[in-house]
Amino acid sequence: MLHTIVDSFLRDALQRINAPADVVLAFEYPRQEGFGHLSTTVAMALARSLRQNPRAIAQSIVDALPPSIEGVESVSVAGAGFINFTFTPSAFQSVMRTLQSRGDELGSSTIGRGTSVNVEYVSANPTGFLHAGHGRNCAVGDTLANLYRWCGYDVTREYYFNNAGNQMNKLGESIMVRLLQRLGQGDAVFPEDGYHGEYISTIADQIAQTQRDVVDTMTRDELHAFCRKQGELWCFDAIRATLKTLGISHDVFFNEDSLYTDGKVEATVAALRSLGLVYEHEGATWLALTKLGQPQDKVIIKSSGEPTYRLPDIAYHRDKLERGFDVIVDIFGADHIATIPDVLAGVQALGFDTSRVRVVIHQMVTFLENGEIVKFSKRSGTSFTLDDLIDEVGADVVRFFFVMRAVGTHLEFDLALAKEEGDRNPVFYLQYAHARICSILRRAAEKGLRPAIDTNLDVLTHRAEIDLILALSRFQETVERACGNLEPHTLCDYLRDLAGYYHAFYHDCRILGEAVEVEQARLALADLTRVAMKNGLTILGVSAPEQM
RNA sequence: GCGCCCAUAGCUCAGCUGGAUAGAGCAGCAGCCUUCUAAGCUGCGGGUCGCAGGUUCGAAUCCUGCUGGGCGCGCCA
Repeated sequence: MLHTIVDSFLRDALQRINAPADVVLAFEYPRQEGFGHLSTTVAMALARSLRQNPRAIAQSIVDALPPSIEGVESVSVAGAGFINFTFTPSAFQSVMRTLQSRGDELGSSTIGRGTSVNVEYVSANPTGFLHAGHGRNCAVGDTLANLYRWCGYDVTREYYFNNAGNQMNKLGESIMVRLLQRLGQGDAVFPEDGYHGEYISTIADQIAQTQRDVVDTMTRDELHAFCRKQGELWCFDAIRATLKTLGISHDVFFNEDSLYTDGKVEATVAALRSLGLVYEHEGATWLALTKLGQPQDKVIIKSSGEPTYRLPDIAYHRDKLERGFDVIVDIFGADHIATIPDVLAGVQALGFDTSRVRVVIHQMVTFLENGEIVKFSKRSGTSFTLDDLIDEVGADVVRFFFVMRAVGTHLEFDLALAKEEGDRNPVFYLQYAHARICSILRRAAEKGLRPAIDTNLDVLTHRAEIDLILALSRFQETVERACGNLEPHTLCDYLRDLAGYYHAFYHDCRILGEAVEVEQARLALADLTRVAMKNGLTILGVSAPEQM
């Protein structure tokens, strides 16, 4: 945004000093005070190819610039060869004018226009409740999907599940045994590694109460299938309800089973076989991954005839690519890390460009309650569900805490901090900034004042005003970068900074009761900040309260 | 044994794809409300960027090797 003021002048200057045409004109925002508002490292980047001292190059670039550029207060060479620009207040005022013209779309981008993307996340099988640890996948996936949408991509949110596997059979069996016990037919033995949660009995009770007569006519096999189906429906209802609380809803629920009924699994095996990548060994069917540069071959169809997860996963990715998505994003926990290379190798062997597939692997989560690690496990009675977590800390905090750290690092979720409704909690810091702005706007409205986009901005010259406008000007590029790099946490950091600049502005620059021009201009700036905060929080799936 | 991830202030973490004196928040200390929300602002202290080499004008960032922690390595998903 700011760089557009000097961009073309710099390019001309580079041409004048005979710099290679392909040099990247990179900008950065100096953190340190005294280094201006914007700087470029292009002189350092040229040092090698020009075989010159970077400082000397920087000076010759500066010398090749026009003596004065509109909006630029000063240009200087500093450090190892930085070229630093300081802009005039009027440059910031015109930046603000541009930002205002974006209206409610502030922060959105068109870089993804015409590109379709499929984001697959959550994807837990319907065998029970989502547990607290699932929260990271939910929040990261949904925030990324939001980021893609804000960048103009055509986004499909997809949930991949399997209602026909081993685990589902155990779920059905667990429910069936509980049901038979209810009905006084207690001869059935509860499966060794069955599901022990209370919900199993709940589902069984429900069946006993409402479907008793149907159940009585069934064979054991029929009953098992019936219980499995009832369990699936019940669990999916529970999962959907949890997701809804977090503001998450998927466009497509893709059933792995459909890959079999549509013949897509078989077709995938055939295609791999025709490439000479499939062979039989000890009754099983193997995929020759070593021919694809992988460390070892893997079984894709067990000697029992059942495929392993690898095969449908390859068929699934092939299907997604064939559905025409330009970009496929998979959100996985670190425990799935080993499967990805196999799937990608298989898909690539089938002739697809795997650079279209982008995999986000997030590390595991540890929950801390006053310094102690909270243990939870899925099948024992001590399970800590995502619903429990939401009940304890609220949906906003859940969404924010799960995305506020880089996905590649282990996440420590401090429950005590999350529960605090005070200044230690980063979520409230952001929401408070938004609520504070809304409060001023309400007061202004009582006086008949409204933020206007055509108001005179000349009076905005205070340091705190300039800093705030500069921060606002970085909103869109922050969204683009968070999306492009698949790093949603950078948006959290940005909003923290933005809120900080607003609070400083609020502290230093009184709005209501000042001279009319000042009042109007500052009100417009506050309102612009409100839109940015609101949009940023919306992308994160966090509410932006107007009052706190 | 092998693969991937991580290691930065007392604690939790950023660090914009290699740049300036490595930054926030929290915790600690000291200030700021007769005026728009003090859930806020300002200031201070706090560092061998795990260790050892290498690459170059320049490394927390890239390469190699260690150390320590996490997740995986199945005819489970």
